[in-house]
Amino acid sequence: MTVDRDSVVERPRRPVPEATVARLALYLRVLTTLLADGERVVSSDALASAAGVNAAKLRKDLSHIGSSGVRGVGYDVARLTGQVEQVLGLTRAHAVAIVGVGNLGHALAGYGGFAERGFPVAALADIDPALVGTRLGGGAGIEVLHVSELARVCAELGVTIGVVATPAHAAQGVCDLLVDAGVRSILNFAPTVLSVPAGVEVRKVDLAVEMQILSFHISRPSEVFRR
Amino acid sequence: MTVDRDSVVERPRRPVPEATVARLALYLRVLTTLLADGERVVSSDALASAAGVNAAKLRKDLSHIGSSGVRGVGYDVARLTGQVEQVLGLTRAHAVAIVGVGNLGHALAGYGGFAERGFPVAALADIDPALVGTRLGGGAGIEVLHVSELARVCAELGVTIGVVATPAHAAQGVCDLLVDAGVRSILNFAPTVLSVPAGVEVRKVDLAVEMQILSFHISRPSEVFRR
DNA sequence: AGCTGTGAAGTCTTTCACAGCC
DNA sequence: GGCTGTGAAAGACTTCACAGCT
Repeated sequence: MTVDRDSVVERPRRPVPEATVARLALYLRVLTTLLADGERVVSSDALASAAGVNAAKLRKDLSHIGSSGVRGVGYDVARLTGQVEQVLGLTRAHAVAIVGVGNLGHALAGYGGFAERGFPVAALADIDPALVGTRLGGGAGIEVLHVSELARVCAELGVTIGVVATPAHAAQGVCDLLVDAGVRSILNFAPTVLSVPAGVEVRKVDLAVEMQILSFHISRPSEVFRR
Repeated sequence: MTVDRDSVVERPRRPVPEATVARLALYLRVLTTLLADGERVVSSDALASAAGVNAAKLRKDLSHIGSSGVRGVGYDVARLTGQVEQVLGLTRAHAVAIVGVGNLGHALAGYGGFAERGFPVAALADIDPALVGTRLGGGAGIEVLHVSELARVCAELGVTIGVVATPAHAAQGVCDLLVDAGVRSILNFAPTVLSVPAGVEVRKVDLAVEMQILSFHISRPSEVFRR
């Protein structure tokens, strides 16, 4: 978690476009690798191609966060990393609660990638009595709580992100619990639309939808000739 | 898998916009529920709000696939379902191969939602000798093959969609294998950019990226007042 | 010479608003 | 009266192309 110590706190004057935010996360991934490899500067061209986007777009994206590359040289990797982290709000950790410890929830709990990137899994919950009380997750192992304890636990542990990994029919109920518990960001894996009050952000990941989009492209033979 | 038998084969004259395709999958989910509930017609308003989008957008989307609702009434649920399935290429099943049977791959293999929606998991593969030969997946159980068998198996079983659920460092190699095996659609869960030849479609699901986007919104207090 | 930052142009997407049909 | 289908307007995003700094 690199923080640029002497940056003049860059609060984004103009709002950062949604599409840009999504790509910043991508750039960050590449930047982290570069940093680990000891690279000190990187050009928009190099960074863009590593992230799989076009260079003009990358520069425009960075301009939205008040970037400061050096003409004729490129971007300071460490500095840019810090800036992106700053904008994405990654200078602090965000405790995560995963609700639904079935197939998917189980896998997510065991996925090291979260903690590693600043999203420690602080709580697990399910409604199945057979699961409540068991311990999951590599290493320490976190106890699975009953969903009725969500409100208390989220407050206690300062959970800011809730992950809904329940079957569709249970998702809205769980979502409501999380919202009541003060969680204002939700990642939804259940194949259903969640309704939430204003001010709560929901992102969804629907595997079947992704598959169907792929399916569409399979049945478009002309695809090869477009783009 | 409902197919509208007497539809005048609706090949999309004008190309269907990418953004529309993604939402069609969403509408389909709702339509399936409506159908199961025995609803016969649905208005754009009702369908749109169930899918969490605005009604004008829904109508525009449907217009791209040559929709045919009835003014003053709405859409015939069965007919529309058939049309959407047709456009998404869901009138046939798409065999899926999952490569990487770690945490996530394991969960995906066990996730019933795929087969249920026309994407039977036909093959599982991994490079770890400890996993190769084991059987996974509810019911029948599919044997985990060694990745070296991918090409043969994909051809034999007619796999059209490959799922990459390996660690980042192995992803490109696996992707290349899949492409060589003739797979032209790939769903990538590894946090890395895959490069593929033209004509191959890649969709990515990056959980850390989703989290970071949520993180961004958490640190935007003004968020409540926008939109 | 090399590479960034950015107006301006172009493209894609959403939203509006209403004519047209039931 | 109710609801679809769609031009036209507005908005968001991408790409171009080049001035300007090092």
